[in-house]
Order: sequence, then C-alpha cells, then structure tokens
Amino acid sequence: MKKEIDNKLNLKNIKPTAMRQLVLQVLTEQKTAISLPELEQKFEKADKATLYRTLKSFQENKLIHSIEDGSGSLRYALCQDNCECDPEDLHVHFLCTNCNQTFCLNDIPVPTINLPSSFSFESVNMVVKGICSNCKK
Amino acid sequence: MKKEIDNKLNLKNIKPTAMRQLVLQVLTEQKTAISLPELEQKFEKADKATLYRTLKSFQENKLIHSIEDGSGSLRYALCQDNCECDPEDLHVHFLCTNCNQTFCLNDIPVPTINLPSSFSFESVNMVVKGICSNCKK
DNA sequence: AAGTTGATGCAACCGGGTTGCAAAGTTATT
DNA sequence: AATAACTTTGCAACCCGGTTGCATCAACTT
Ligand SMILES: [Mn+2]
Ligand SMILES: [Mn+2]
Ligand SMILES: [Zn+2]
Ligand SMILES: [Zn+2]
Repeated sequence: MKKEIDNKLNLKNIKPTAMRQLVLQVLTEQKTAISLPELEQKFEKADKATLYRTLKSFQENKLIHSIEDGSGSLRYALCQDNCECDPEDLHVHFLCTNCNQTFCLNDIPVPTINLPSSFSFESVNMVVKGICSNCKK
Repeated sequence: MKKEIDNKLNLKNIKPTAMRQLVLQVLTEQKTAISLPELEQKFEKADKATLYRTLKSFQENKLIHSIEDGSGSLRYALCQDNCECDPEDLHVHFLCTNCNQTFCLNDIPVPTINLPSSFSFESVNMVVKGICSNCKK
C-alpha cells in the first residue's frame, strides 16, 4: 500500500512528504474526480493552501489532470499510467446532474474537430452532462 | 436599430426596459462571447446585480446561451434565430489562449458520444482551445 | 553546527457570482 | 385620478473557489 503510493510519487519525481502521501491515498481511493473543497473535507484538519499546492504540483508532474466540468469548481483525477497529458490522452468527462459527481470516461477519446482553417488547435475540453449509472436505477 | 432590438425582446417575451435594450445592444455588436465582468466594463456606471439578472432573464427566455469556457467566468452569446437551446442547437466553442476571446462555432455541431449504456445524456459542453484567426497572423 | 532549500500553516486577499431589501418604475383596478 | 399590485433597479452585503505573502518548520548540504 504505502510502497505503491511512494512508488507513484517517485516515478513522477515528486518528493513523498506525509501530506502528499495522504492526498495521493485519497485520490487513489476516489472513484470520481474531486475538487479542492471536497478534498479539504476529507481531512479533519487540513490547510487549503497546502492542499492547493499539493494538487498543483501533482498536476505539474502529470500525476493528475484537472477537469473543468462546470460544477463551479475544478475537479482533479489521477492520470492513467501511460498518460503524458498530451492531446491524445484527452478523454471525455461526464458530470451527473443528480449526484454532481464527475467521471473520467477514459476509454472515450474526445472526437477530432475540423476547425476553420484560420484557427489552430491546442487542446479541448468535453464534458457530457446527464444521469450516471448509480443514479439511474 | 432600436426597432430591431425591441423586436427581438418582444419575440422572446422579454419586457423591453431601457437596461435590457442597452444590454442587448452590446450583445448584438459583440462578435465574441462576453462575461458578466466584461459586460460591466462596457458601461460607465452599471450595477452588477442588474446586469446579472438581465443576463439571467435573457438566458431563461433563450435569447442568449452561456458558455463554460474555463476562462474563469461564464460567457454569454446571442442564440441563433432558430435556437431553442435544445441538444441539437449545441455547437462547439473556441477559446483563444492568446487574446482570451471565446467564439461560437455555430456551424460546428458537437459530435455525438456513445456513452456507456448505464449513462444517460442531457447536454454537452465542448470547448476547443488554441489560437484564433485574429491572433494567428 | 550552520546554511540552504523546499514544504507547510495561517491569514489575508481577489474575483465571479448571488441574494436581501428598499426605492423607483410600471401596470392594473377602482 | 388615486390606489393598489407587481416588476425592475440599485446598493450593499455575502458566499465560495482560488491564490498569494510570509513566517515557520523539516530535510538535506556543506
Ligand atoms: Mn479524466
Ligand atoms: Mn455559442
Ligand atoms: Zn449520479
Ligand atoms: Zn485570439
């Protein structure tokens, strides 16, 4: 367990501090994307700024990616093992309008768009909204 | 000019007050989507709350649509004439990473996604980021 | 041991969005 | 025309997510 966590951090060149181990632990257990305020609530006593900077460094080192799901706060989720956060790693996200949870649809790549020739492409954000499998039943 | 503005408001069942005429005027002249703070700056002395409620009523009456472009603030743009803000009216948006302006790509519909069968579709937000035609040259 | 670097905690701040409430304006009723 | 009912506006205050400055603390280097 602990070994796994430290491994992941080391692989991404992130010094494994206690805080970072804890945050990565939460992110690993988490099945849906999580926001900074939500992450804050997972700890009894945690500093927003520290968590903020933890997430930031995780993202800079491509351990997690952020999702603008329109829920009012940025959400974060672990990257796939092979992920380099390049355009080809982009996938569709799903926001449930009932439970307000955001899912990575890792095996659904974002479709290519034929932009007007005068526009050039850098990245793309695609969020589908609807009812998730948990809420559907 | 004035006639056109009032016509549009009437068509959408929005009482044409002075404020609403002015805001619609701005939105009509505007070639890219505009946020509430940006709209505020278009007027010398304008109240944020009034503008906020104006945009809200415009949106409720399907005169404008809002765009979550990840720029930090919601942006708004006029709907097409025939628009009912239904899924088939959804189009791709483009945020220029240089000038920070957001464009409606009205003739590029959002591609359909085959969701996992346990998820149901309601709507979708797709924003492409890159360099716009103005900034490219 | 002293110095250097990076991580943490606390507080304060910023900006977008939202609401309560009273004043002003509009429309309907008598 | 006067009154009442309803809508819109303006102001202030608030909420919340995100961000930063700064002092302190921990780990590592010399
Ligand atoms: Mn994802
Ligand atoms: Mn649009
Ligand atoms: Zn759900
Ligand atoms: Zn541009």
